[in-house]
Amino acid sequence: MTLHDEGPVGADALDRVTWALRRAELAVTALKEQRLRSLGMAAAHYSLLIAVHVDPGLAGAELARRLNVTPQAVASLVTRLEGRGQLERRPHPRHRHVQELHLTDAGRDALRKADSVITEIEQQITEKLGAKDSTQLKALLGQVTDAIQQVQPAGPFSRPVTLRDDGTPG
Amino acid sequence: MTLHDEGPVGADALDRVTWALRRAELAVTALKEQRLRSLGMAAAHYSLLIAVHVDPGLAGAELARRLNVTPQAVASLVTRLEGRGQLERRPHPRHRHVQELHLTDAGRDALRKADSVITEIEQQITEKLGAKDSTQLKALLGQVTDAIQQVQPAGPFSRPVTLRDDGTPG
DNA sequence: GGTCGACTATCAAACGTTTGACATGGCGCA
DNA sequence: TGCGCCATGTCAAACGTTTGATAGTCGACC
Repeated sequence: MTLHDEGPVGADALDRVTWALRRAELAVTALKEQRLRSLGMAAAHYSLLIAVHVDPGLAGAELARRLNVTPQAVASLVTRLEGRGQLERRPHPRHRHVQELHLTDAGRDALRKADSVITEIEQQITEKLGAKDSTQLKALLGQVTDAIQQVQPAGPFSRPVTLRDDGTPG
Repeated sequence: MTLHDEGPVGADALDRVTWALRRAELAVTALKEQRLRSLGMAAAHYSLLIAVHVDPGLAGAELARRLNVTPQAVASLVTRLEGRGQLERRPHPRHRHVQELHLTDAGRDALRKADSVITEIEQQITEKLGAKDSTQLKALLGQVTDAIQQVQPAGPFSRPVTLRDDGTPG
């Protein structure tokens, strides 16, 4: 936009906020996945369980929007977790075609164990940063999210996108 | 670890650093994908191209490590980008079985356009935060990454993990 | 100089996800 | 009351990725 085109492309690429953001998120996700693995749970399962825990009776489509995945992916996960006896599908009282999602006791138990693992990671980070910096980091990250969603009204683009070989949208 | 087990699980889940981190990264990635889409390029392609641009002659396996994906995924992307004439495979001077990756002129051109889009997003963020906070955000994110890698020596777990239905590692 | 070890690249198969399309059911409006 | 509209959920297919296994090649050590 200004005069950054002068230098070689990507000269400052390694020193960008979005890169630091990506690397941090990648590292955290990888560690979560590793720790959760010993409990026989994937990060996606944890995300789904805790979302249902926070808002019991959630519908699959709504859940998909919150997790930024397609309803199909949610259905897949739900079927799996239901098979494990951790999640339960109940008919919606008003909308017959909709089904509510609820945690079973086994699901709550699994979530409790998984959450302690996640909490432990969270604590390792906050201890390293200190209370003050942790709070500010959260605030700054919130500003980033706001700045993005200000430009992009959280519409149909919040979900992943793929491209065909020729570049046309899939 | 201390006494957080008292309250209901996940009561503070929405106020965690790692959640703020994830949401911010998700938003940024989605926006990048959206903007890059109009150029017929996916974020993964951009990441690969810029990595090759920064370190020309990179081998596929090394590239895979840097991008935190498997060599297979890199090979898939490389084949595609090579088909578009943006990337080039050259024989390695010493190691016959290894192939160097280089950008073509078309690749450099595509990268330049893509990078301007990414830079624009970066600027929108830094403008919103201000120079000072942007710098600190980068520093804090760096601390998070360090804190994680301090526990997890960047070994074979830096790559994504999947789980089978029964919970055993795939 | 020959052999062991490590690394690179590639093939085949399984998995999970997105995409596209369709049937079902509730709700607003004329 | 009847009709169109929107949302939810599910099915079939395509895509991209990881996993597992194999062959080829260089460098080091004996």
